Amino acid sequence: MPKYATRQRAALLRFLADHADESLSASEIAQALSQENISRSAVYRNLAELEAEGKVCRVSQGGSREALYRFTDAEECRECLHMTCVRCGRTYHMADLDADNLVRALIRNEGFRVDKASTVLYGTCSACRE
Amino acid sequence: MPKYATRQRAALLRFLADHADESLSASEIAQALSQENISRSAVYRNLAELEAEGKVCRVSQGGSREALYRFTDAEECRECLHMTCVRCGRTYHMADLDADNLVRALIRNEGFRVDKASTVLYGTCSACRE
DNA sequence: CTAGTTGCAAAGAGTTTGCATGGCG
DNA sequence: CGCCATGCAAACTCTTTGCAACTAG
Repeated sequence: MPKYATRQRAALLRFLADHADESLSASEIAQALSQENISRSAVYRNLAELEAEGKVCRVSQGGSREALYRFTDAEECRECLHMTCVRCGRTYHMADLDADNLVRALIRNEGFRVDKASTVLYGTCSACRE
Repeated sequence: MPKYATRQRAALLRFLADHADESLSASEIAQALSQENISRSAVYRNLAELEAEGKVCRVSQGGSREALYRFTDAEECRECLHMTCVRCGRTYHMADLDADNLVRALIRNEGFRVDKASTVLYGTCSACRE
């Protein structure tokens, strides 16, 4: 969708890729990129485009009113379910087997077809429970 | 937590109970209750209190920047997982068996402990798929 | 009476947008 | 060069808050 490759867009993509398993707020991203003289509006506009392209997914954590953005490798993430640790904020990919079992059980027992792309499970990861 | 039983709070609770399986925005609620001469701030303040009491849960649907509120019967909902249909907006309770299977599979295979209270699965319900 | 609640309007946070300038191709 | 993208600041939306008036107990 973007017609020009700009410095701002490249920096944003690099930054997101460097934090691939984290969910970041627009302010966090904007602040980090402001050191490279990138404006808040460029951040918002590029995030919106990346979201439309499916390269970034926007989630809204529980109580906060600001959106969080997470880099999603389009191919890898398209068909898997995500789990986010509420303590460390990291997002993990559910193993295909577990995801398939879940989806199948729900469609069979509850008649509910889970949409993997828009679902995120919250809880605590093993690293944070020791 | 509330010390006084006010007309505003009663009307809000009644309205929420009448729409128990729907997720409503503060504006929708405020607009409905404005016919009974209830102010926006009373709506917000009472919603916040109900949320703290666990009688209402606040979710933030994907793209929108406004919070949605859903009535949750504290006892019934405390220990079950929810599924929300992205077409009709209704929220369903997952059968305990399915929920337990899911939680057990994830803790065993992924080392991830799902928090039922903060997780909502998105997808389409059987009624909306015909 | 006394303190919790309300209503209003103003303040805040987060996000979007109009418009002139700058940079990619 | 032409057009897209940027930067700035102002506009917008949603939510919170200060304060005086009101009302439940």
